[in-house]
Amino acid sequence: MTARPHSYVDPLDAAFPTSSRAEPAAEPAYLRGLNAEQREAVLALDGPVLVLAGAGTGKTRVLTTRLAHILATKRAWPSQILAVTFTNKAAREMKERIGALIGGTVEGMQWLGTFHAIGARMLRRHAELAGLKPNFTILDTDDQLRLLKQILEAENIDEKRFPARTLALLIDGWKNRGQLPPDVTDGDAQAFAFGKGRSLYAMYQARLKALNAADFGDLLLEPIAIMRAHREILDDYQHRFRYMLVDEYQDTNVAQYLWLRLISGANKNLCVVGDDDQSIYAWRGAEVENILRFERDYPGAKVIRLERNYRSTPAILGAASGLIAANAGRLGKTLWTESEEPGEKVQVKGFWDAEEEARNVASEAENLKRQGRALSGMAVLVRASFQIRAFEDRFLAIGLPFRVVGTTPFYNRAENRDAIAYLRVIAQGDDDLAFERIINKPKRGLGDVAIQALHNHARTANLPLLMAAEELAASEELAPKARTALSDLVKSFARWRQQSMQLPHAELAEMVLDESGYTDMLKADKSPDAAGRLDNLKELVRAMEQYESLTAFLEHVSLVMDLENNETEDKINLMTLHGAKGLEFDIVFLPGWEEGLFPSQRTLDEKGTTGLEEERRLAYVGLTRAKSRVFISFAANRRVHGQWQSALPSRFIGELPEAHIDAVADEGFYGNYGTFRDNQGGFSSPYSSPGWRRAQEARASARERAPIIDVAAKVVATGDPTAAKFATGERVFHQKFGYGRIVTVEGNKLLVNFDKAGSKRVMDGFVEKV
DNA sequence: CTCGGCAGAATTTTT
DNA sequence: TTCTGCCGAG
Repeated sequence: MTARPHSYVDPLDAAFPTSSRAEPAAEPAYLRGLNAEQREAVLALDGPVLVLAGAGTGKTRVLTTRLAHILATKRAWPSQILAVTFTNKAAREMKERIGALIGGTVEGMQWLGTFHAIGARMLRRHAELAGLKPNFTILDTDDQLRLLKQILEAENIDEKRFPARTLALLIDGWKNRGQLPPDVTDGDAQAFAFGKGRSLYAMYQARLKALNAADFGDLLLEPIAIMRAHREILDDYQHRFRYMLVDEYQDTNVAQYLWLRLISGANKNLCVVGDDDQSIYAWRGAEVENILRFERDYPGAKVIRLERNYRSTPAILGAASGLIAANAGRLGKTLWTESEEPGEKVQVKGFWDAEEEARNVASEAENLKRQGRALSGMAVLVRASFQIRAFEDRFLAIGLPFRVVGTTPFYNRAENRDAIAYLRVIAQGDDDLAFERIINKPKRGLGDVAIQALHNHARTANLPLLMAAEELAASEELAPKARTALSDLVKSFARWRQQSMQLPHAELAEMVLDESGYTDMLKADKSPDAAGRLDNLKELVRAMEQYESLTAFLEHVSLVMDLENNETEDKINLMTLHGAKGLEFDIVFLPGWEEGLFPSQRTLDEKGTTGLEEERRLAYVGLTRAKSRVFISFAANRRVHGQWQSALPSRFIGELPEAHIDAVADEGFYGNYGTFRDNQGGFSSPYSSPGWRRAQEARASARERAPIIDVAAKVVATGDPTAAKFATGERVFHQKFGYGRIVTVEGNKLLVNFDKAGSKRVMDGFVEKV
């Protein structure tokens, strides 16, 4: 490597090396410091490339450098590069880092973004071909649900028996698999409301078009359909993109796969990057298969493995590798590090309950902070979001600054969603769902009766609600009070729409909130959180200023669902394991490693071994987030739905290699940790300390006095693969739901149509044959 | 039409 | 335990 002093390197020269430079063979600065594999991954521009990048192996660096290299060597213009990520965070980071590499910001990378953002962009360009207008609304889950409820109601389907939620999940699944209504199999359609699944799906799609709206799935599905139906559009995209790059390839679902296959058809300069060991989204349709079969799909693909880890200590790496080794069917990578120092062992500690666990994490964090570690370099990573609360409470109590990442997204707060609904109606008058949301918010005397009349009129006249409202307000149909209220509202919207042409959108928003009475409503609200809501709205208006137009803002809202808060304050991070993927921290706390919680009982029940392996990968992701220290903990007792439950330490603890962990007994804790380890045939030596033995004895005698539900036994029972005791069509009895007939059997999970209670998902353990 | 009380259900993970 | 949707009274 050239040892050119830093002072010589002008970033621009480095990015665009010129022949006049003294060293013709000199490499651009951005290649420096890359190892051989990383360099290969950056330089292999032609043809398909699969980069298997283990955790902490400098994946992002390789990705960004590769893009910078393409740009710097002028192989393609920014607009000719397709770069897809899964999260907005990743997209943002990529943009920033490319800019940093080649100096200055990169303009014109319009096709760098999430699958959904790019899909939305494509769909807006060809909206008419999908029966939409270019200004279509992107619906979120909430809107989706309300729409489905309306459809179910119109179809006279009992929402109690067949919840809209279930249908939403089904439709989501179909969309993830790239299926439009005609593609849905009879079997799948059967799963909802006596085989009406398919036609309900079709109605839903029709309603979306009528509302000029698309849901998340459509952002991919519609472009696929368009490209398939219009050769010239497909050609255009295939030729447009000289280079294609996909991050987190292991997380792609069938629809995304099809989309990519179409676009990459002619030009095979496709580079995908991923790690099968970090595939944690199978539950929402991701197919690890996609990465496993890449070489088959793209013959002659170059496979590059990044295995040298730059992040974690050998101890952490050892623990993580040992754990993930329990998974079968991996592409197989061995992470290694050059670090000489083994680093501190991974600490494993048991507690009496979740509160004690939280207290301990908090005081440990405080200690480390006192030792000079930054709080912002620490993270508490949990399996399920409900676990976060205990930590929040504790951190608040002792005044430890923290930040909750990823939960209750800013735009999801009711007041913000209301404000956005007003803006949506202004931007897109056909947006009935938004209009309905705020028609009587604040209260303006438009109740069920008025809304029903409005719906009727809209249906018979075949008009969007807002236009129907205008007509209805002009007629004699409504009671005078409601009539004036409706007429006022319609006039307000007309006025606001006028204003939206001239006024900056942030000002418009302020005006709308004031004139609609929304702010007054909150001001009059005496509940303690009303003030906070007003603050949120202020924040919202402030956030809007960053966007060019109202439309740009709304697009951002629907795709991102959160504010970009580049907070720099020193706070400990609190988030789910899923949310932590792709991040790194100095110190990581992994609480709640208990059977039933992690691995999650539900995943185990639904997906069996496959699910267990995904949970294990999640644990692997958690461990590999840490640079220097990991603290794993479990609680013997935890309150779930207000009910106390006891649990055993997670089997994952037993799978951690002994050499890399340090098990700490805690006074007063009497879990049967050691017993569990012995059952697994694991070691027990670290637990033969007097503390542990005492703990176990206490546990044993406690059990004699008052037997505690043995979770391990339950796990064994439900984990039995031969447990397919039920068949479709059989009559069963359930303690709570009564008699019913089995609709589908998935592992030990049954979908049963109960005579009285309707269709429910139940575990086979809770029903008996009649 | 609105508000209050009550019963019943709910809990992974997210673009 | 907490939230949601439904029902009846004012």
